[in-house]
Amino acid sequence: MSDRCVAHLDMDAFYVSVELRRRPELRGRPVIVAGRGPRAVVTTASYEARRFGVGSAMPAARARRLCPDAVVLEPDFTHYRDTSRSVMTIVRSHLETVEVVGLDEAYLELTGLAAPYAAVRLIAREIRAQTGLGCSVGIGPSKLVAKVASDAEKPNGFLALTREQACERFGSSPPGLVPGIGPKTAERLKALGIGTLAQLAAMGPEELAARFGPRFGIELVRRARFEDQTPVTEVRKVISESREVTFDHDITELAQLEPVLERLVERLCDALTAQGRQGRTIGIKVRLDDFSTHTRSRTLSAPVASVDRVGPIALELLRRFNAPRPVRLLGVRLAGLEAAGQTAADQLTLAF
DNA sequence: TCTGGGGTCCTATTTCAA
DNA sequence: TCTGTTGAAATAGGACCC
Repeated sequence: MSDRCVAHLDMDAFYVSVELRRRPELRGRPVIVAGRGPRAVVTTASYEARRFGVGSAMPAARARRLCPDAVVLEPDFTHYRDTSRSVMTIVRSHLETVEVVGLDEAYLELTGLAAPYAAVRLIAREIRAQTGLGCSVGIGPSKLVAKVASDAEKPNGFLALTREQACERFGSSPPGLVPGIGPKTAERLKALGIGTLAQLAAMGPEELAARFGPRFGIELVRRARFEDQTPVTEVRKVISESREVTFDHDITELAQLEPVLERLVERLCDALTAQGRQGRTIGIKVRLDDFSTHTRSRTLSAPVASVDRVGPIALELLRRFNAPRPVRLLGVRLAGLEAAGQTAADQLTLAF
């Protein structure tokens, strides 16, 4: 346990890099992968585009303003998923325990390997040779150190750090550098006069527990000290699935919302049925024009996945919510998922 | 300048039965 | 029988991540 060694492998500008394989003439130019509509956001920007200040999750309209010469490509997630599978297959062919996160990242358990660095270099080389895609690697005694290390020198980075080296190297960085500390938490910390990881690491857990709650307060200080014991876990089982849309223009009429919800229910139920899965909790999500988000849900005694069962309940939840303002996003969700034909009670029974 | 889509986890409050 | 306590589930909201 004391010689834990973990790598974080992070594909460089993944979606853009995948696109450049089939559009090599665009290499060297600023390229942005973003949706089409007026409310689209940037999913990935090439490093050339990032020099103009373009970044992920930025409204596409703003990205175009910052970088008018950028080539904007529509995302092709089916292709990205296929490519991701090829990459992860290569990784898995070398290692026992791989935790895939999203399409472009993975944690690699290296504990016990005789030459862990060489192993990861080999994997990175093989990914490049077989797919033409570059990646960055961070190595450390925990997922946390590995993750921050992989981010530090991309693209094409390779950085191994001990916990102490991570503390030293990132001590003057803002707390938001660490995963789990987002904009809201960073803002609250700043209001307390905490602007660096070193400052946060020096705090007594009790002081922060008073502000952030006992669990999160302690967790914040631990992360700032790069203390992390979470295991690399092979499988993350899916516990919910959803479909949602943001409208190009807000919708005020319930009569216009209902058919959209029916379509979303169809898409969700089709996918779930194809996977042979069902869920007990049906939920809707409504985002209003003031960006407030509201959810309503109902849990049934037995799991369902058919349009006939899910549709009417989703519609009823929507009607009862009775949106008080124009709606910008509508979604439907099924949670408490399990394989069809196997109820929770069955699983319990089978266990004994 | 307004803020996607698909997820996970945490927290507070409500509800209901033992 | 009435009342109070406790705990698990359900519900809603929010932060965060890729």
